[in-house]
Amino acid sequence: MRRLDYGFTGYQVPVVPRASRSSRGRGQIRKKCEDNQIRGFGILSSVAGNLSQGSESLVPTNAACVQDLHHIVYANSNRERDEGRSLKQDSCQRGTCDEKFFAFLPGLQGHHKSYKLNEFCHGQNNLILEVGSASGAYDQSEMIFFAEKLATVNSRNNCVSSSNSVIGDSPCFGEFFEDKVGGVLEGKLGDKSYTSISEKDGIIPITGSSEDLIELDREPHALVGSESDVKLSLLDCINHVPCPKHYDNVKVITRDDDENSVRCSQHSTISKSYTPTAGIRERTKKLSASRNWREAQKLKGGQMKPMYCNGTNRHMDERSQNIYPFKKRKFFCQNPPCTSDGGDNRSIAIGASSSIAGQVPPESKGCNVKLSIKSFKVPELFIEIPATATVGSLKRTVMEAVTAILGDGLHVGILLQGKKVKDDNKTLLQTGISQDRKRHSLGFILEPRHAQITPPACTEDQSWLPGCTPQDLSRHSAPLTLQPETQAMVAVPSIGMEALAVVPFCRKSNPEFVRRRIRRPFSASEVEALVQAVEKLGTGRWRDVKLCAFDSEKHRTYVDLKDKWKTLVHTARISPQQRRGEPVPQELLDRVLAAHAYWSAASDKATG
DNA sequence: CTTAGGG
DNA sequence: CCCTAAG
Repeated sequence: MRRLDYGFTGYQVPVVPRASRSSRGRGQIRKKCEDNQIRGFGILSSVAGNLSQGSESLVPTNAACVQDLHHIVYANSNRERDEGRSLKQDSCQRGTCDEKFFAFLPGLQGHHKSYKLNEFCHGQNNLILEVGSASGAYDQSEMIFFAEKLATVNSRNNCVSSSNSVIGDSPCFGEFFEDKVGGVLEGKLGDKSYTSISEKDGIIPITGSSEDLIELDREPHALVGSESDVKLSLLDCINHVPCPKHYDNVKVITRDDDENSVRCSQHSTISKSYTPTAGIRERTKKLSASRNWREAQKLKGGQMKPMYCNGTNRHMDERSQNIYPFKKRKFFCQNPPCTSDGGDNRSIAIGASSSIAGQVPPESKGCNVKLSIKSFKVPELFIEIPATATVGSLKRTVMEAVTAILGDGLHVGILLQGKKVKDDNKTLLQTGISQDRKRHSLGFILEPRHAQITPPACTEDQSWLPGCTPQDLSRHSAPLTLQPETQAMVAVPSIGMEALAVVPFCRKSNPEFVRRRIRRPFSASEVEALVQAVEKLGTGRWRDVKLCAFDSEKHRTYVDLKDKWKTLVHTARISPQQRRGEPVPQELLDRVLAAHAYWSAASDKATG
């Protein structure tokens, strides 16, 4: 003991006995669901498989079916066609690129094959979705889905996301493209490298990642090389419309709430885990909407239940008070109620729609069903953002909202003339998808996978959209629907759509994501308070420390305090030259060491 | 929920 | 800061 005059009455064995843990009870253990990330794809895979099965009953295809992609694509509505072309050719020049879906569904005759999702990725530029067959016997009927999704992206990141592999997360992925499919690709995209590689190696690596979707402003980096050239080739195929210009319209920059901390970009660090969403946790950026939402939580007081729905726990609630950048969540099946700001923020409701074009060429009667999916429809996308927010922040907010939806938990729904096609076992013929006269009414929709999702709690508080009931909200997306036929999709009632209607990071719609709290360095006064409290209470009563010294600082949890103490001890032990960040007064560090030594000794004495 | 520690 | 096993 170096000294005893620490400015308090001396170290003592804790006076206040702690309640036994058993008396405090235990909550349920959170359960993680590792494979959640791919759940969204599972349905799609099954859909693809069913579509393919359906094709088995179809008449052999006409080779012409696959010859002219451009004949297939955009052959639906005028609006879609024109827009599609203009997008393909012009969008990059205006600073956007087409985000594309590809789904190849080779159908077979007389061969029962299992189709597996080959790729599903959404990088900043590409949302690629391919379903291939492991079989080399393709007699007939390729079903080609070509979807394009317009997204504003930064072209510099073309292919950069290639290294992030969805396959790596699940054995369910990583199937083979074989010659037939490759031929299809070649025929459409004219990319030799892709074809040859697909034939030779048979494996199409996953490309893209969620994190890249968010962090758009970084330069391409070495990641690209790690997954071989195949991805690049594939991307080259997909992005055969070059985007040569520099786009920064979706640049995402982070600024911490805390005045003490400003982060502008993070170009260097790459998440060690390349699941598509893991990087989000590490590197995605907090947006103003989320901040406002969080603050609204705080301000609402008793009106809203705490995030974790436990009114008895004040400390866990604190965590929810903070602002979270997106991060990967290991699928806690919690559905914290989302809320919206009742304050003076003006809200902007954005109905994000998409349209799907489908066509059955007459010459392929009963054979191939070729669909061009201009874009998946996202049922609802409502953004809440202060009226004072900048356009840039709006873009970022929308981007993040979209990312939140795309990141996980999606399910592809089929809409035929506005009605959901629920029976996955029906063939396309039986369903009517293959019938020419109905081609205009086929739609695909992305929905949350968790159909059991209950309507968001914040539904009760949608005053931020004056005069709008949730039903009204649904209508808002209709005017933005590109194609008249697809408006029917908007009207399709869906619980999932309800859930998506509150994208302001209502994690219901995307339980994969939580937001990492922003970093808030401890101030000197906080350190002082912490040291003082620990001197008094010891190093094993962090809840008491919290109550004693940080009760009013809702963003400091007892875990935070414990962590801070840990770092303080570490800081005190290393040389001043090694210390980083805001320097802590040596006097405090000395007290830290002294208190730490004292309470460690006390602990040892009690234990041994 | 809290603690305690590793990441 | 996050995550989580233990208590």
